Amino acid sequence: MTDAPAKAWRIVLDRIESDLMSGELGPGDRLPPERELATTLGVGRSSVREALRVLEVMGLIRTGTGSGPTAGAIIIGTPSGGMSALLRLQLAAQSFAVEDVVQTRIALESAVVADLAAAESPDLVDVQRVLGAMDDPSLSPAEFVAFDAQLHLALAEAAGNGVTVAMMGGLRDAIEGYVARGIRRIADWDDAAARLRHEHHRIVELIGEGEADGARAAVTDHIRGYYATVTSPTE
Amino acid sequence: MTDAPAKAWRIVLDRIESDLMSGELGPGDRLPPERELATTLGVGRSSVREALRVLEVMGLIRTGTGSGPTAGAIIIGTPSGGMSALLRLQLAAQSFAVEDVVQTRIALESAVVADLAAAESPDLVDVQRVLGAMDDPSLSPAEFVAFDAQLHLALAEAAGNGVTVAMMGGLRDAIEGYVARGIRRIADWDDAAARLRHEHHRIVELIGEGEADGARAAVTDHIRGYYATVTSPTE
DNA sequence: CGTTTGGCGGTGGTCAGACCACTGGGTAGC
DNA sequence: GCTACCCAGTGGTCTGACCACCGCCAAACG
Repeated sequence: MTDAPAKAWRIVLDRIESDLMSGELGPGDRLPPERELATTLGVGRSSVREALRVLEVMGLIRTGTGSGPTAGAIIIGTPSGGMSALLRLQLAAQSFAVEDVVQTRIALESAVVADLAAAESPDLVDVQRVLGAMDDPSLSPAEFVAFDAQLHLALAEAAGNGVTVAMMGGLRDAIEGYVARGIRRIADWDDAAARLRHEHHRIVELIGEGEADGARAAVTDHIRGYYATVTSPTE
Repeated sequence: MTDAPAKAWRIVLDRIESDLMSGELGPGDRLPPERELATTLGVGRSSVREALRVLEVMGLIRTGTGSGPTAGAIIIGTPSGGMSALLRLQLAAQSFAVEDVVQTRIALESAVVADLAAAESPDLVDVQRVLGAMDDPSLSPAEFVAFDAQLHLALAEAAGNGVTVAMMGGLRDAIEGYVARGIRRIADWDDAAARLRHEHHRIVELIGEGEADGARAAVTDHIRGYYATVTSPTE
């Protein structure tokens, strides 16, 4: 009763996880070929593949055909993809509400900017670069939105927290569909873009001044207003 | 170049995701049998299984053998499991640092208690229940830690944000190993437990008083102190 | 007539084998 | 020395088979 028969694919998954934790496997390392893993662990190749598929979707490995250094399953560390897929699917399965996603994004991002404002000398080079690029008035809505995503991600990266970066990226990707749909319904795009630009500059300004609480409030209003704009048909 | 050959398992995954988003599939529904999905989508059964495996690990479906209502692949919504697995694996692959996980937990949880404090009349029944249960001085360290997890999760649930609940649960699960290892090294457990109890009561008290900023600060100190305790050999 | 029991069909779980597509490197030919 | 070709290794996929499990129903039994 207590001892589950241990699904074959879980054996593989557990083995790889423990190898990762013990340091046997690390970033950049190559996993053994599927056929070898199968015989080593005493399972079929299909079971190995099911486990590898999970790792691939979660962003832990990258698989490549052929031979040479780029072939095989290689340990990588791209959590954003997996996080995005997970959140997107759960959103699709109605486990998550869009409102909750937005609210969580606010929680994370307000913490990010508060941390940045409290930091001695945050590295805002990338942030400034994207901020400048967004001032180009000839940007199409789609381009603007893409830069917007870059800007918010750059802020998270400046804070130096990989977990937050992955989560924020995933949250944003998950509701990308909603945003894209809403953008097309905005009557006066130039006006909306101008306001967003102004808010971005203001947030970065507050970070530079060390106004943690002010930056937190500004980001909260910014994100809330952003989604209010793209989800309401009437600008 | 632009048109990837579309891996067979991705066809299945995409199809299920779009069916979820279109409402064709919803929570509680049963997926078609693997063999049927395979013929319908024109792929092999192995490819279908790889896609289903991903969904299962991500907490989207539950598979059962046999016949009847409990058999087959059924859409469920248990994001915690998938979130936990994702974070745990990424942590094992050294994509994430423990410090970042803790910091993100602080960001989310401080937002949770701030929201609760700002709420008109938060439903803290579960929180109070767990809080009371933790006052039992005969609890073993393991039991205490388990209740602690329940308490923090109850706070997140009281805030009513499913995304935050899942993320907090996942973050905590991901570093459960570290905590369990650290607990055993605490010299004066009773003293540490007493302090944690006091901090818990204080946080809930601040929420009741509507002291959002105070609760935020208290939670931050609490979590930071918690991990400082379990990660340092000398109490 | 009620109860028990046995088989049957459908489902996931797993494996073995085969074949294809792709890649890199080595080798034969120029 | 250079080029073109072939080969071995790898993932990607399909097929077919078998097993374990479970609910349902009919046949056998009391």
